[in-house]
Amino acid sequence: MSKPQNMEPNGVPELKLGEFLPYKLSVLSNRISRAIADSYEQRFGLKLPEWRVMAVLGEKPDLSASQVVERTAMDKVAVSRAVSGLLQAGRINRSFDDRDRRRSILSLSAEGEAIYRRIVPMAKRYEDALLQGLNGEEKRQLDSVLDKLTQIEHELWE
Amino acid sequence: MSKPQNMEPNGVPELKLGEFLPYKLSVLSNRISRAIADSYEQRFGLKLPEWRVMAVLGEKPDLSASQVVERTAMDKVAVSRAVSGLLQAGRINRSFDDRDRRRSILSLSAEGEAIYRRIVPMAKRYEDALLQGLNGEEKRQLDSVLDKLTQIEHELWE
DNA sequence: CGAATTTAGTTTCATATGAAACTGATTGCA
DNA sequence: TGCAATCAGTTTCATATGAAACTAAATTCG
Repeated sequence: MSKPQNMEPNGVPELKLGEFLPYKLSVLSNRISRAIADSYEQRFGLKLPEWRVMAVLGEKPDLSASQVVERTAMDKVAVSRAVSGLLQAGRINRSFDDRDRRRSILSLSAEGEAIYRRIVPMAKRYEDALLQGLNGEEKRQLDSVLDKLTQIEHELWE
Repeated sequence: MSKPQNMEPNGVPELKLGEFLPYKLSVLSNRISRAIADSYEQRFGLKLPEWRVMAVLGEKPDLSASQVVERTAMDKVAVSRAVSGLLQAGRINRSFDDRDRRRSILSLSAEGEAIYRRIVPMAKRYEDALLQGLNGEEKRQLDSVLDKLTQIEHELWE
């Protein structure tokens, strides 16, 4: 049994933006990202791509730039710029692989680590605040459904 | 009972980007938006903000630009630019309110309506493809959970 | 009334973003 | 070998975006 196509009086199938999944997702996600980006920016002078690079290096150090790209789905240009900003600010260290000197090896500096330690709890608090209104079951559903959608989206364009 | 804080060996609370809700949402939403934007752009020379304006006018004609802003959560600059692009291309008509001549009255032109009729089914097919892997119960959950998050996000910053 | 304020929409300007071209290093292979 | 192809990362350039300044119309209120 499939969902009936609602029609407008003029026979055009009806599309309510406010009920259109991609649209709802985009509005919600942009609002959340903007709120987060603003707070990192204000307090630490960190741009969102910079924070993402730090987050992934905090989780797993000694990645190359292209490994960061793989893990974050960020554009490589964005990673390159984030890396140079972070180097500039002394928040990460970079060395190069001896066996392949194109390959960088990135990790948080002591200063970067300190900032990371301050941001992680903020990020978690923000996430908790968002999730506060959902019960455990709903949280699990959200997670599982987002994973499924991500999976499906990926398959659609392969 | 609250979720235990997982710790890394070094005592920093752990943050896995891949399990961080705002991050997952953002990656998923950006992928979906890009895929959709590309297909509208290619086939109809429509940019995403232009399509959003058309979508809202298709749903309810004779809105002013600022009513479009209210309904879409778009920036007013984005709406202004989308409107001028659509006017240029003859896809919408604009008149001005006689009682308040600052206020525009926007609606799809015949040509715009024709494009709208072609896009709506595409949009619905895309949405259906995304949702195909979820059963009815999961779809309902997704919807309800997104609405709750939107509501909560809104309250966080009021 | 009429000056000050508010509102709708546009333009300007500074920043963000990503595709494509580029640089230098590495690898594949005739 | 050595030259073509590939790869990591950077730079360039063209476009996207949004905050703030701006224009013109409408409203407020002394």
